[in-house]
Amino acid sequence: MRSRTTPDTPRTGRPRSAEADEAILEATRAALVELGWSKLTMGDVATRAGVAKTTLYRRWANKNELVVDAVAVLFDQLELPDLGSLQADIEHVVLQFAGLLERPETKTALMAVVAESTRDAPLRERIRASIVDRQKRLVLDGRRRAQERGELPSEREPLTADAIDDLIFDVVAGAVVHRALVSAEPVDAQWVARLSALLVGGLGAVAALG
Amino acid sequence: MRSRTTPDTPRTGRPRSAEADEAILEATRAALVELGWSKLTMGDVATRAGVAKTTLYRRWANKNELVVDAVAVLFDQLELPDLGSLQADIEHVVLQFAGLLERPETKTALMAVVAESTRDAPLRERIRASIVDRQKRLVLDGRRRAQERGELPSEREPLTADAIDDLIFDVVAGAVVHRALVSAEPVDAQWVARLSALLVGGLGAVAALG
Amino acid sequence: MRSRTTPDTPRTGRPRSAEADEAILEATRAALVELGWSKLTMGDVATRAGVAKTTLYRRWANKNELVVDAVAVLFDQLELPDLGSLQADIEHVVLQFAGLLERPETKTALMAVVAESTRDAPLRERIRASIVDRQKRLVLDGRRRAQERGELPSEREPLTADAIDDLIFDVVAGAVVHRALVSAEPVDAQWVARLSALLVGGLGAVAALG
Amino acid sequence: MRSRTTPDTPRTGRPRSAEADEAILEATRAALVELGWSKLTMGDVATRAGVAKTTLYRRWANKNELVVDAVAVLFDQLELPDLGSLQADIEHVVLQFAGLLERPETKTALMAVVAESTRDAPLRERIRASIVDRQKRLVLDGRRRAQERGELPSEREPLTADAIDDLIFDVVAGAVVHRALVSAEPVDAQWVARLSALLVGGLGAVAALG
DNA sequence: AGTTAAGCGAGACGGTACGTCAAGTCTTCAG
DNA sequence: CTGAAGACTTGACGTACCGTCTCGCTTAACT
Repeated sequence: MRSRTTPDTPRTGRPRSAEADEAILEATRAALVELGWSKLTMGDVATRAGVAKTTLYRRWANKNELVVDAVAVLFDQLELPDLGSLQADIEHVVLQFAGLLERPETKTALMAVVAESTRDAPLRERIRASIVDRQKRLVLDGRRRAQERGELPSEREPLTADAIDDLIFDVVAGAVVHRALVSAEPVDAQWVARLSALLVGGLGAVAALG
Repeated sequence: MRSRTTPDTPRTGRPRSAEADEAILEATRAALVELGWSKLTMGDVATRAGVAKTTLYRRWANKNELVVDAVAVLFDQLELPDLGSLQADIEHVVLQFAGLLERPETKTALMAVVAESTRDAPLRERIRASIVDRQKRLVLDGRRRAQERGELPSEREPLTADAIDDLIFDVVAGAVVHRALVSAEPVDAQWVARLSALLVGGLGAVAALG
Repeated sequence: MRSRTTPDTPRTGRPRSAEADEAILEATRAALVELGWSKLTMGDVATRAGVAKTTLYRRWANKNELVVDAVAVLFDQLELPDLGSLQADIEHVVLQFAGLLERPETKTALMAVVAESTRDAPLRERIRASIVDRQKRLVLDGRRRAQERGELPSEREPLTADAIDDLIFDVVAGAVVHRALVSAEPVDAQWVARLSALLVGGLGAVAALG
Repeated sequence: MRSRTTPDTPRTGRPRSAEADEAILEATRAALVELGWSKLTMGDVATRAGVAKTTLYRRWANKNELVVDAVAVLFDQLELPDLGSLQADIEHVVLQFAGLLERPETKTALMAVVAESTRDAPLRERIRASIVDRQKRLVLDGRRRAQERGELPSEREPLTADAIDDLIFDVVAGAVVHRALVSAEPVDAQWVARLSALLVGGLGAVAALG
């Protein structure tokens, strides 16, 4: 996750302030909480961070890239402790993810930058690198553990395994986001239990397809 | 789906032009295709529709409400023909939905208005009424047919049935959106087959929870 | 003196506010007094005039054109009452002109726009039309009266007469401006008397050149 | 003409580069020619001179002081060769001065810095010291020679003589500048002949005032 | 048939934010 | 301490849209 343009030869001249970087990202998150994505302005973020607007633009090309970086770090807090069963592991991570999506800074920002990314390839790539791909580890870890426990068969072909991992990732992330943001209904224990049951119950059928 | 502010007393004076309405929505879709949501401007839509800006604002309060109405009608084209099995029905509707999300006007608009709706309750309500709730019919019809065919047990409690319908809706819609817009991977036949297998295979486990 | 772009067909649409025009010019003069030309900003003028910046730019292309219009009207106040002799007439108008140049709004603005006009042909033309050419009337009137009084011979050729009028204009205006702004010395009665004497005394020699 | 801040104790450390000084002034003149005063930037001058911005600011407080120094040296090129008569001497120097004002670097710079000086006393003083007062020598020399030739009486009081010198200076410089920059008409031989005739013819009348 | 109230196109209006640019200062490293 | 490099704060720039308003004109429904 390279958050800014890294100069190739930053030999001479006054170096960029490292404090400014963190102050800006923190100010961005604060502005997202108070104003939401669409009312967040670069000038306001600069003021909050105690920094000039030009300093923002020296580091990030536009609002969306800044917001992605500001929010990305939050997603790295997701963890997958070993709770003893696949179903429990899934429920835990889904609840964690739902908690993250309830935070106003993620709720307002995530969909907005994804929407923008449909027309902005560099942004799409940045989202993928900074957020999406980094969280696939959760699926990989969960599957590996389930195989070690014997809950899932382990002799599958690597290509198929990857495809199923991707499917699970899209289903879990998509379902939670849709529930939370589109349907605007709570992601409570009962809903999580049903989703987990669906996944655990259906995985066998998927694997059987080959 | 009330597409505009309906005046309470439309008694006297010149009536609103019905042609203008459709021209505006069509112009909005065209602008979405060419410019995307974030670069679409009200002035541009008005010009494309051959209409004054005033005329737009007399009918829609702002850009988001207009975009929701312009896009909503596209979602009504989704159908669920009886293909003989639950798995086939699901695969069919998922492919149709994916096709819809690949259209540039929906791709750019859907996530954007949902993002805005996280901070705008009336907009959230309009999205729900114009788009989301209207498509739940697909899940209801599919489930009813599967029960008629005997693929699913029919004696479930109504409340649980509703909850499972909602779950399926969020999983299907969420997964497809996430695959198409976030992961930015193609929703092809193989992926659809795996998703359908997961659902059909998992439904039993979910129903067993009661 | 066309103070703004006059649309050829201002048939439709909301008409421009006439009050805004005068408020802006008045605000410009006030800003010149307080801040001088180089620290005058378009935003500040707009604020003082209680008008949006866009309204300024809709009427004037840039700061210099605005300043020329704001100042031009002041030069129209110069008059040439008949005081009975050429020398007295000259002294009177020179003192009036010096008084005008002592006003802070003219002092700071006149040289600045002339400086800019060396690189901006449209501005040069506007200055000529709005300020310079309009004041040549003073020279014409003064000469005509002197001829009527018999102080100057009247049978000169028109072309030569024009050339001498121009010379007198440049000498009087140039000398006063140079004294006031470059030498920064007072234009007092004694200096004016000497300048007038120089002119009246020298005019015969110039006319003799043919 | 002290062109820069002279450090009182230039004892220790690396000495300032003398070459840099001339490179900067030359770069300033080049920038004036290409861009004019208002578009000349300190950063651009520094780049042209192959020097850091810091180096500029260590020597000149701001853009205007730099420009005055860059241009002042050009005015020192004016000379007053003895051509045998007052009229000829005046015509010669006026043509020289007009030639100087036609150069793009002086044309754009002179009026601009004078305009700025109306609100900036130190700048006014610098202009006076570097440019204005230095050229009064031309008037003094011309007058002295005319007296030696017997074209002008020599027994005048010193104070009156000074005042007349100043008047002539303002009239000549002012008239030429006004003709060249405000009226934007050529300073050709005929115009110069008329101006000279006016002066020579009028001087007697002025001297008669006492 | 005439009145009348709303619709309509046009475009000016007060705002807010944009992204850029230059001024002049500060910080680092190299000599 | 000088000097090059370049990051920094500040503040204005001129533009683009927003959503509102004010015109003069048009149009159908109700007298």
